[in-house]
Amino acid sequence: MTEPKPPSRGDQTREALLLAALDVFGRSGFDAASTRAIARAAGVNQALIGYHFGGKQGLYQGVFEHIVSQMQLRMAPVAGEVLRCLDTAPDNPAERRDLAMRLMLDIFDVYTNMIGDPSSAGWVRLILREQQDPTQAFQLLYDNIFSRLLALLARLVAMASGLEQTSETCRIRTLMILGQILIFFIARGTTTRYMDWGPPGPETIAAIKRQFHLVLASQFSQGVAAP
Amino acid sequence: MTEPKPPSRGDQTREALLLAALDVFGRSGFDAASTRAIARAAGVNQALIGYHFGGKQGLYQGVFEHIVSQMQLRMAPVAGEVLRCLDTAPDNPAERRDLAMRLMLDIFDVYTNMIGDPSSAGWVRLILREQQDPTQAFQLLYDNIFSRLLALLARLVAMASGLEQTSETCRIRTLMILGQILIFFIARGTTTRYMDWGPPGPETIAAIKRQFHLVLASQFSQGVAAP
DNA sequence: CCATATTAATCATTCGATTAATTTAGTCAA
DNA sequence: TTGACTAAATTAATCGAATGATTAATATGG
Repeated sequence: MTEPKPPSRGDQTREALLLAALDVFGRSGFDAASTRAIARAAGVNQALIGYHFGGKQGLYQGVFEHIVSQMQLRMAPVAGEVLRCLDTAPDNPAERRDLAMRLMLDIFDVYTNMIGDPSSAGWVRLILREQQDPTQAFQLLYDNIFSRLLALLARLVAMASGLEQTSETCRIRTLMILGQILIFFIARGTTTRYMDWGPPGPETIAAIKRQFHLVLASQFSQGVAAP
Repeated sequence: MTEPKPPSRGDQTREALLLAALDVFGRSGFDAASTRAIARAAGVNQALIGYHFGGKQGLYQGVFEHIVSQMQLRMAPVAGEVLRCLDTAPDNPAERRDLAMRLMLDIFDVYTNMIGDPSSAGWVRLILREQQDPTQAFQLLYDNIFSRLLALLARLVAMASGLEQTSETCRIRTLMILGQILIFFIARGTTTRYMDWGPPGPETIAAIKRQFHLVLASQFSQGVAAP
């Protein structure tokens, strides 16, 4: 068991700072966010950032450790299911394809639920920022989240297509499949204007999922060999 | 004719500032970039930013006007070709599909050449930043670049699939097709690590294009109706 | 009682903007 | 061609505001 200690005074301020920092950093980025604004949002004295995290950079790093652990919690169930299914996969190519597609849609659900949750809006923006200028925090994200997600997806793509999962072709296909979905969240500014959508809600996500399913079906219904 | 005047002293500093700002803003974002660093990179006095552009914000806006005009120059030829082909499109569904795919690949070429050009690395990062926190500059980008590109692509998707080009289905499909490509540039941090690639070069882009072609072929080889 | 935690105040920097003085380049009269 | 006049452009210096970090004093709670 993990210790069910009541959180100490220090733990409370640490958590308050992390949550506030998540929001403020996500809203304005690392440079534009001021430690004073974060402390105010957390209802805490500004000097405590230095005391608990060593400084602005340390707080930023702490935020990503928090994000990573939260995402891992959410990913764990579906990741376990995928691995279990991969072990006991059927032999019939058609069945394998259908199973892989179902699991991809399961992963889709987990991630879109995660991204769509308004309380995690801060996450998304922070992660996207890191994509463009990888700092030290990016390594944490990649090693614990992205690389695992991609490995999982690549195995499913391999299962659905018959490709070798480590081949360049398979990896490119995997990224493309991910890109089809992520663009709706990454290029949110463009997609919301173009689709005339509000912020991503259940009905827009359902519409995306429907098309995603169809695209997967047509993509794997035939081989992936060169013409 | 446009005036072939030799650029005045002011024009030269304006241009030097724009180029330097493109680089510095792209490298560090609006807030982290200092006007002093930009002026130094341009080999120019810092006060001239205020004199020529009214301030940091004005310079930022100026950079995007510069980007938009450059991108429009590059897009013009292929956009013209697409529109011409759309007018004189064949009736045979198979021929229409092949033509649409060829034009999509042409657009792919123009954009990847643009993005891949090292001299335009600044563009890309700036545009991606705007996606996440749309400022006033985003409106300029969307109206002149993105909305036109999407409209063009949507017409091609409609032509290849038989969908109505203004339908939600067609627009989602269009964004998905775009996402398959853009992820390699947007999530560059992740893709380079995952693919074990260096910065996007001709051979990596060729590999992406090959898969893109195959995906398009399998996606449009059959209908897009619900199962 | 004492380690942990918090507070208010202050530090040195850096930022964007502005000012006043100076230089440059183009125009026109002689 | 020359030389004065002027508007445009550039420069160095400085302004006030805001930043992250740090300190010394104080408070809290086991």
